[in-house]
Amino acid sequence: MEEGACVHSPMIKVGLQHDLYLSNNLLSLYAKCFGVGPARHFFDEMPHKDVVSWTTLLSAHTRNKHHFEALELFDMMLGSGQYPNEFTLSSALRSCSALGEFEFGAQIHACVVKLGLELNAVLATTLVDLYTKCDCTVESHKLLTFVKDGDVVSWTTMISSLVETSKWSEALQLYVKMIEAGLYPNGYTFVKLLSMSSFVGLGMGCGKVLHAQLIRFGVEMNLVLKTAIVDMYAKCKRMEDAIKVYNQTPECDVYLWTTIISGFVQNFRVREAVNAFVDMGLSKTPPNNYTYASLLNASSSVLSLELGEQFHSRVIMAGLEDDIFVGNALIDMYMKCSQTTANGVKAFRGLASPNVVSWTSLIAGFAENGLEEESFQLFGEMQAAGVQPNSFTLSTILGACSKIKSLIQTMKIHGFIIKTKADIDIVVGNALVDAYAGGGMADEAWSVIRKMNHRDPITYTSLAAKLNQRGDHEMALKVITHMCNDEINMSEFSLTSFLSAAAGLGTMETGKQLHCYSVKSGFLCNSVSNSLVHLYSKCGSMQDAYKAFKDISETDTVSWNSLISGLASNGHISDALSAFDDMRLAGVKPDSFTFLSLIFACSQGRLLNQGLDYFYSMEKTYDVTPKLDHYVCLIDLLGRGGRLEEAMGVIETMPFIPDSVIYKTLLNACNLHGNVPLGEDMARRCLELDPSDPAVYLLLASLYDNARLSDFGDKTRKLMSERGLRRSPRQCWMEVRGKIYVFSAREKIDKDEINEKVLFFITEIKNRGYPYQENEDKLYHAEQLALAFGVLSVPTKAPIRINKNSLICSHCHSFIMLATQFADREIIVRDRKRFHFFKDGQCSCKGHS
DNA sequence: ATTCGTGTGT
Repeated sequence: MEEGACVHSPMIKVGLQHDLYLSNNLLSLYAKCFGVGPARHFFDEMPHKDVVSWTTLLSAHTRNKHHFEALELFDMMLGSGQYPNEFTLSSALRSCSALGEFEFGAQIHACVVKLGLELNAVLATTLVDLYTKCDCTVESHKLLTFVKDGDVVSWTTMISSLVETSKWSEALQLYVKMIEAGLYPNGYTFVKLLSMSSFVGLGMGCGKVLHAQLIRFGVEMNLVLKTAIVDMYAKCKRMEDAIKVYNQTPECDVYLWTTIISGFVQNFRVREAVNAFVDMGLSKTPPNNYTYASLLNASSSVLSLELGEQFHSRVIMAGLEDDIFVGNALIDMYMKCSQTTANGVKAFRGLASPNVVSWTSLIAGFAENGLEEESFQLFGEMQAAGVQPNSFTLSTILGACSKIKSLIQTMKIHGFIIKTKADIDIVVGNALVDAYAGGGMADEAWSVIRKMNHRDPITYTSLAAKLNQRGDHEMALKVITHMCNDEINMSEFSLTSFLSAAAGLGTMETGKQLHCYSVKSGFLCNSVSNSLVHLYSKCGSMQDAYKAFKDISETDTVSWNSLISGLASNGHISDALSAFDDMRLAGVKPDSFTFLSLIFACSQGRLLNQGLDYFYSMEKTYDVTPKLDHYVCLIDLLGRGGRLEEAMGVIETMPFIPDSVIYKTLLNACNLHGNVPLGEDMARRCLELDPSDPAVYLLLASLYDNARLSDFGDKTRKLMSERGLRRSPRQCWMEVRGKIYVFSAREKIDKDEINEKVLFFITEIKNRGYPYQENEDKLYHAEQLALAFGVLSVPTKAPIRINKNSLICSHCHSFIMLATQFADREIIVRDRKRFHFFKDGQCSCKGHS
């Protein structure tokens, strides 16, 4: 180094400074050995400068990350009349890229074109990098096709660009092409490729193959590469493999420590993350902003405010509280761990210039704390502050829309998404589908799905789940067909949703097919098994439900709840109650659903005292606070047991505002026990809350009828029709070969009349020459049925199976049910609200309103 | 004589 300085002075003395070649060499030497300052000094003293002189100084600035000065030099150079060459341009572009100076970069790009340097591999590489970093993917990918003979660096940059823009399969294709072109990928190539291997659709396989390939290619291991491999295994939930790689060499820096810590956090091993942090301190590696961000994230993942606050104090001690990454993690932590939004807001206000992540965390915090309207308002404030939402922000806001079913907000955001082309992101598309489906606009959800570039299991699963929530199980099952046509495989989550749809409809056939699929595809996890218990219960087959239950390796609260409620709703009251004892013995904690089933079971089974015991023990013994639903069950229990006044007392003293359901429940009980005054009172209260509920009028009329007050009964019915109210059409449906057939009765029909019609139907069938034999199932057309009964509206022309087991509910004789599937057992038919148990031609459903 | 690409966080 000293040598350079020695050569300098004699050279000026002998007047050789005009020798440009030597001066440029010296300038380069100065820049490399003494830094940009002295080089700049030397440069200023040069009487003659050429493109190499300018470029040497400029590239030195770029190399030393003095990007702003580098661009200033570029300006000065052009001002002095000196044309840049490819070397100058690449350095200037690199500075633009580092500064995010998109405009300036585009101008230099124009320069590149003007000078005819478009096909230069190095320049094209730098431009790809620039455009990718400036989010200008279209330009970047146009350039990808330009270069013919690039080196490893240009190929790697192109691959990086594709990875950065989430074009994973294209990145992998380019990697294969690169090898085919005879170039060997190096550490840089693998670092970038590894960073994408944890993403959806590629899975664990990809990362492991890349790890194998880099060993096979003999790529030299370094700390950066090691970090990338550790990160890959951690993100693929293979923490043990990550640790194995981590232990292969003793080298470790703050990056690797942070990767290890965040790896533990991502794998929900918070204790080990904290231990790693302690080890890091022992190894004298000071944590940086990223490390603290990971640790704060660890705190929020276990919802520990205490841990979060401890790290917050460390952050303050390290002087990192102004850092944007730490600040964002603080917002997230306080929003998730504290009861109010106040601390999160405080953390947000502490940031000098909040970025899109800060705003998104703030908005998500409000939405998660039930303050959706405020989150919409913040979304507006964010844009007013000049921060553009990203896909995280949009999916967060759409999540809030879905939660409170705000269609207006959804449509607003949809407009924004179309305008900004944010719908390219599948996460945004999925959130939009979810919001529309949640708000009841299934058609709009389908339209979004059709317009999406790609769909994944989540797209269809969330749609099916939302359709289920709204009770449209038929449409939910139709999603399966679309999903198959789209060649999207079901996940365990999809299966859970579809099984729940099948359960909702009580379709045994579809349910069984889904059951087969889940076994074959190895998705028989807890949530799927629990759904199976629910499904078979809903289909009335407790044998199958119990079989599914026994197959569950680790029964949880949901499993037991499904079993208990299945037994209870299928009339196996004592089995339901003893299942609860088994649940306690198995050490599984009951929750509010468990008690709902238990009290319901007692109410059905006329086990008044036992039901009361369950109700009063739930809070005392099991620490489960009764909700309004539990009180409704309690009123039903007391009411059916004839303790009407006591039930009324409970309604008046319970800690909830009574709703019309609870009054209706008591009204029904009054009807059973013939208590006219209390029933009238209940009906009055119901109508105050909802004057347009036909069920209330019908219950009241029935109460009058039974009390031999038919005049009042008729008056009530007349009042109902005067108010334009109609009995909601009775519907029932049956399943034939996996298809659902809905029947609805148009009007009230006499029981004897119906029995007559069944006989007539069978006679008709015989008379018309259709084959009919006793005890034999035959297929008939639905319209033949409609013809025979006259009162049925049958929405399908598909064949329906009928035999003499076709039954009519003796209690709710306003509709007809055809149950053939259970002909060999006790017969159970489902309608929209409840089950009807037929035994010897008698229906056991009581008090049908 | 002067140019290009890598890892930790929502």
